[in-house]
Amino acid sequence: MLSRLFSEVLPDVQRLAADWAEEHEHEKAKEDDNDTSALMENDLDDAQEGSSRAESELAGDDEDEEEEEEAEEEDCGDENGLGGKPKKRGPKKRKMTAERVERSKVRRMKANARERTRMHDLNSALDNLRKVVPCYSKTQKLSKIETLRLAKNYILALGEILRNGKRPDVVTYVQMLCKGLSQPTTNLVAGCMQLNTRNYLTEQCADGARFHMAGSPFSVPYSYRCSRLSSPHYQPGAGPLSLRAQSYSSAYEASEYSSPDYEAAHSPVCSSRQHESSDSDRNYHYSMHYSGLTTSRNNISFGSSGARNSGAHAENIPPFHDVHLHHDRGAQYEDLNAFFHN
DNA sequence: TAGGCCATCTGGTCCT
DNA sequence: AGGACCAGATGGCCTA
Repeated sequence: MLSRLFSEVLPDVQRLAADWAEEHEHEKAKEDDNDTSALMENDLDDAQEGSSRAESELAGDDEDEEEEEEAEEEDCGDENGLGGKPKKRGPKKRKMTAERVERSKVRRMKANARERTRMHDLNSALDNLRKVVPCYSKTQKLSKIETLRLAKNYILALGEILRNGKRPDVVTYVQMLCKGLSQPTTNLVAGCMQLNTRNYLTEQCADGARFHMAGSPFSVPYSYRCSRLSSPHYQPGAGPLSLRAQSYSSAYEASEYSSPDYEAAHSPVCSSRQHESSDSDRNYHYSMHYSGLTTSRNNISFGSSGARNSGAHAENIPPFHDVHLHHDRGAQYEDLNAFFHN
């Protein structure tokens, strides 16, 4: 089981790493071109704008330094330093000549450009991290801090699975993923997981409810449990983890599993500045299509191999620009779902 | 309008 | 001296 998980996931990870390296090189080359020209121009503009201020400050430094040097000389004269300020250590500051001022400005501009590049690299790395944690969306990105938190939880969850050698229940898994996340992100992650597990459960229930947890299908302490499958009194929007369920309607109702007891509703906790809800809507739509194409009554293929082998989904996915990447991502973290189900 | 998030600038520190 | 890294400050944008 574990070896299968590794054999399926590792090629994807390696491919991602290779893609990233290639992309990174490309970005790097581009940035070298752009940053050093456009950004330096930008810096020059800024520098010209702030030059008067800087020069005045530096001029002020000049005077200060002369005073400091005089003071230091006085300190030297007062070796015992009784009552005087402690003598400054380290190299003495040199006077800021016009040439030194100019050099300092150039150095500062170059440092700014480097800092920008560094932050861009950091952001690129964060983008790549977003792609390998659950619930990736190209259009509605997780914030930096949420990405890091989710990545940490994801790693811990995977480690826990590997250590125990057995699948946790879905609720535990979602709880591990969502630990410390903001409410909107929690909803997003829970929503993604719910869909994946929902598909599985739906299949299982259709097959005669082979998979059951105590009570409702999930025994979910939150309200994100599968209402279609369990409670006819489900009220979307109620509870701390209520999901934006509207998205289920169009893509889902067309399916054979649509249920009349489901009323689309917006949960207030799911709306965020990042439009995560609307984005998750897309994810939901997409996930449904994806799952519908890669599952069958008797053969559920959640894993990446299944997705690759299915071959059909690529032509049938909805026209969202971020869908393809989500496909890739879905294939990856659905490997984990495959782990749940094998 | 407040708060969250982000990009950028900047000065300090450490290292080579 | 210069580069990498870091953290604080600042202003812009967006959303509730």
